[in-house]
Amino acid sequence: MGNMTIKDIAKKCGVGVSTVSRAMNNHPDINPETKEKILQTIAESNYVPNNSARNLKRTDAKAIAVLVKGIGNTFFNDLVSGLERECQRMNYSCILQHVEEQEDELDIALHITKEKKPRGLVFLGGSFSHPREKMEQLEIPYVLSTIRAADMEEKYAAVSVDDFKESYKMTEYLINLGHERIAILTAPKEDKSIGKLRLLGYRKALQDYGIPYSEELVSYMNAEEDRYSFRSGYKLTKQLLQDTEFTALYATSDTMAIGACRALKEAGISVPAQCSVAGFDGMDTGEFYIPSITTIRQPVEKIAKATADLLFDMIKGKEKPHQLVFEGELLKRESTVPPVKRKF
Amino acid sequence: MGNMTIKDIAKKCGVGVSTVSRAMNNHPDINPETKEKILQTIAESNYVPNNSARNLKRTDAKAIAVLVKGIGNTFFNDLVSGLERECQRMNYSCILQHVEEQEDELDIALHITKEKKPRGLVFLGGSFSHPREKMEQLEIPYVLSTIRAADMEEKYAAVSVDDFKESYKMTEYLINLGHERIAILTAPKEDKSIGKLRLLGYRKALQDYGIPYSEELVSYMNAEEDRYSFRSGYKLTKQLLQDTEFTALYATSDTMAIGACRALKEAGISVPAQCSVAGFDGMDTGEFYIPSITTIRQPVEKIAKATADLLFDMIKGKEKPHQLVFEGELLKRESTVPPVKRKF
DNA sequence: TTGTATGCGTTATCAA
DNA sequence: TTGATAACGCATACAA
Repeated sequence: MGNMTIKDIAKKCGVGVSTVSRAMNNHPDINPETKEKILQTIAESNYVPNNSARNLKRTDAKAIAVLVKGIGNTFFNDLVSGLERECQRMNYSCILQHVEEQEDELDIALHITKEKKPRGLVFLGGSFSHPREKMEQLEIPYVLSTIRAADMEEKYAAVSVDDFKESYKMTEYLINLGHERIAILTAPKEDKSIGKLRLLGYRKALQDYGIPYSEELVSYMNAEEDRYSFRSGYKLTKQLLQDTEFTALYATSDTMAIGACRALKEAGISVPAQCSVAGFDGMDTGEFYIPSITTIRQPVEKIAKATADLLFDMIKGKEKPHQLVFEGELLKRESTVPPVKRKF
Repeated sequence: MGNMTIKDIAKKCGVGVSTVSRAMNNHPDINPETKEKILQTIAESNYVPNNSARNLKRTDAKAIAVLVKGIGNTFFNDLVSGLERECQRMNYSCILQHVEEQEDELDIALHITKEKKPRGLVFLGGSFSHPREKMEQLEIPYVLSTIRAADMEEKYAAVSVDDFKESYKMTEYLINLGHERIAILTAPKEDKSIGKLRLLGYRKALQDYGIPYSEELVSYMNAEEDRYSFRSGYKLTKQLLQDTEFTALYATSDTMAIGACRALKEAGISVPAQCSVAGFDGMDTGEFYIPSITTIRQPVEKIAKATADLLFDMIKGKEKPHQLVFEGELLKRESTVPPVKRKF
């Protein structure tokens, strides 16, 4: 039987449709026996309630939407998987929507909110610098995951590591290894999000250790291109090598670090012997790479779970928006060693 | 204004709701001027039609569902992105659903079909060996993407490379380099899908070139684990190294190839000097890896687009299910060289 | 070319 | 504890 409806079930059980609805939705005011019988019948009939009808009636959909900006960074894939799993656990649908680099994630969010009526939103990636008034048009709960704007409104819900601190940690580690000329691959100049924070962490560490900050060691991604990708890491390093010298290179993502390694290799520079390379994120690929990539591991599973939990709690009204910060872990691996002293 | 409906627009324009509906849905029987005016008003009011109501009325949702089995293989991510993009182009929603290794993708498909009423389905990954009768319960069009069962029903729609042929190509290439002891990392023994086909291609090539097939060179993935992942490549190679010797290793995915490289490295075997390594898929990560990984490039974008096109055509009734085969490309890269003659 | 009225499958309100 | 019935927002058959 192709298209059973709630009516068919009702008829089959000799009850009214509202009783069937109650049975399905765990309403309290129903006779346990009736309920049992109805659920039984439903199971046997392999009837599945029509989602659209439910959502129409409910005026919202039992779903959350996840907006992902930037696909070159495979880091998000793990997060998305985690979020999707949490949704399944909560019996929510997960609407996935990619946002192109040049698109405005907030516009898309606004649109999807009206169209699909999800109960909540997760923003992944992108630099999040929207005017407050525009953000307020978003009338449903949302969580920024692994995003944190430099000047972020405190009232936004967000889950992430402390990018400034973690980046400081990494830079400090490189400095303590003895590096002084540390190049960095970072987000476009305009970035106000994690890219900026990581750059600031880098600068602060240099400053604290009395190492002059030099613009020529900073390579900014191209705003139009896919950010944090293998290719951008490769290209930025190529450019860098033409202009300057350094004993360590800090790429602000693992994928970029691997791209960087190839550029170094093509320039005849061996990693880590002649140049140390560090990444950020802690992805599998960096663990298996040779040399394995020193990195800051973000606790992806925890972040995914916390993001989902926070969002669901906000949807239930059990929580107000607030910010959760997880500790990153500095993974010292093969790609970083003390510098060979060279003269410049 | 938070919740505009079609009525509000109708009122605003001084027309009936059906006229508004016609304007939105490109119906022919409408005065171009009226239509223009209505669309104008809609744009100004930032009204977005309620999807659930539409879908309810239509009895199906303007959506396709994509079922992805196996998340360790990042190859699928690119495919999913491509599919999602095509959906956006066609103004379809894309429902993404991950399927765990031990779950039955067909059961999930059957369920989602009833619940969300998508107009079509895409299956990614998984070995597809379901009884014909059960498949026939699926009453909407579906396409198997980058899957092909060894004994697949001809009437299934499928888009992929010819895994047998491509695998043959790769093995032949390794043989022509001079390798005779070629280990292979392959799907679990029970697999009846691309894993089996790739293994068969390998066997056939060996046979054609008079090289004896040896079970000890075949390392089967664990059925419970995440397939085609870095980790499985790593583990399988570790095991292999304990049991036997070989001059080339053919991993049936790029991710596994990279995992294998690490296991070889830990065993003190350098790639490619002492052991060649080849992959399959043609992912970015293999291009940037050092040494870059020889592989069979699957034309992901083309496959994604063809999958979507075929599915949409089937939905429109313009096409019957059929199978599309794309040519893979053997990318000869740094990870494979002629063998150093050793004695065994 | 247009408007009115009906129904899609649910959930929620109300009266029984 | 139940059942009839009215929405939910839209698309469409039918009448105008």
